[in-house]
Amino acid sequence: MTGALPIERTAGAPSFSNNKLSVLRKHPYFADLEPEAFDQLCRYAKHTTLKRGTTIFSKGDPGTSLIAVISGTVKISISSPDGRNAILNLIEAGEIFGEIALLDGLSRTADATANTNCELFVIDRREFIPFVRSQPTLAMKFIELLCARLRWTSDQVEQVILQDLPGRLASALLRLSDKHKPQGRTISITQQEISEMVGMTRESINKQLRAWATRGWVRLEHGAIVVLKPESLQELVDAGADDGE
Amino acid sequence: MTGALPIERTAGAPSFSNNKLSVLRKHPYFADLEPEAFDQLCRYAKHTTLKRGTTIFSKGDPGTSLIAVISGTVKISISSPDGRNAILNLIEAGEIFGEIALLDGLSRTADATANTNCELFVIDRREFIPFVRSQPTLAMKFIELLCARLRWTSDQVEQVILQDLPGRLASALLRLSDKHKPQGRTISITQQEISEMVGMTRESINKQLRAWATRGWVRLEHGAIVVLKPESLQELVDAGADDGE
DNA sequence: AGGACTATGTGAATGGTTTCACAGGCTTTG
DNA sequence: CAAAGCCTGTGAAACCATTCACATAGTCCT
Repeated sequence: MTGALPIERTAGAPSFSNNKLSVLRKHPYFADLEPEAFDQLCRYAKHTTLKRGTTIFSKGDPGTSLIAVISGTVKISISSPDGRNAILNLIEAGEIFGEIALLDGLSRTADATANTNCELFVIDRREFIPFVRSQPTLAMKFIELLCARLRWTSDQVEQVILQDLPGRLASALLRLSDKHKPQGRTISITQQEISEMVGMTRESINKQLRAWATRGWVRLEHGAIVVLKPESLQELVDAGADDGE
Repeated sequence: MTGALPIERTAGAPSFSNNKLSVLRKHPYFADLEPEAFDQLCRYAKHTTLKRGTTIFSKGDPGTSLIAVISGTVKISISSPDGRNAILNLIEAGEIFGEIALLDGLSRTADATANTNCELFVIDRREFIPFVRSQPTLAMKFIELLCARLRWTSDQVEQVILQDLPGRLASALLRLSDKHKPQGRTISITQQEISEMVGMTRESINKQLRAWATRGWVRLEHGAIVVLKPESLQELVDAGADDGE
């Protein structure tokens, strides 16, 4: 894996005042950025489209770009030599990723793959860093972004180390349903994916979910989970061990 | 816990051109900061001394300060309702911590306690944020700091989710001995502390360490561990499950 | 030097998760 | 509209780490 992003379609920089960018513009990270700064940022962007399953970059690659998701979702994951793998985050439309390697110039910390077909904007490091330096507002935005990531990741460590299966699963569901608030309580994710996010097997996850389903805490659909009683799950997380029986 | 830092001794701002600051000055984060900026930064600092075990702040507290360690070490940890607790990081002399809550203005993500007697500098948020905004170089430094933290934390997630006990322990030892390079391969840490860093029980850790000790990979001392064959430990991490037998 | 405290060492029983081995149910695709 | 492929569901056996219950060994304090 050499890490070059497989670009299928690339459009020259200048004019992207089209509606594609509105997805980005609306997102908290860019919403209160001055219009000129935002336009300038877009000038560095290259547009590309990928099919589900495509590798965007791999752990260890030199990281020279920041990537924004216009549509679809991107999976950030890592894998061990013996085949197990773990999902660190799912990036949705309007969010950006790859900022760590972009900002510190070191290698990628994880793999990124297209989890669905998706459209991306790719921003190159060389042009970007001086730009950030010159825009204190943007720098502060990135500081906020990094803080948010750090909070997310610390949370993950906390859950994985301190909680047992039910606790981990519950807090994962809560974090995910928080992120998807607009879509109600339906989380579009497979049990396989959730299991890789919390670091347990699909079978164990399935059994726990099923137990909660019979209690009416969640409803299981094909490729999705609906959280019906977030309060109950929250209690379980707060209470520590014990599956809520 | 209300989160006010228990200040035993406070010195007015102006003149701290004494040798205490040289510890900070030498550290990578501040080494190539312009002298004027560094001096100005020190003007916001309050000096305090704490005894081992003192709580510096608790998870959930409003975070209004950045703290630099002049001497001693500080433990960053979290704990679950049922008493288990996990160590996220150990901050040594010359390093800073508490930057997340300082920079994003939200609450503390973890507890901080003095792991030994220690001397600290405390920098208040209100005065600090405008200062960062005005100093692009400093802002970039913080971006680098946050990136480094994120790499450390992601690494932790990776190890905890993907590796079994031997693997986790091995990579924890390697990370720690990296940090302590100057002191040779001796890591000053108790088995209790290590167990809380990798999220397993002290007993399990002890048994694994003992097994490695008889194989000559490590030497166990009172309150310390000497890594004798880092290569063997590294192999074990790379190879995935299997305790190296 | 003695007592208190913290750190280390170890075995047996328990228990939560994984592993393995299938069976159905949806969905997508040629 | 099959067939293939991914998702879900489920039980039994095996395993690894925890728990519990002590015993020993350093260190600090007075």
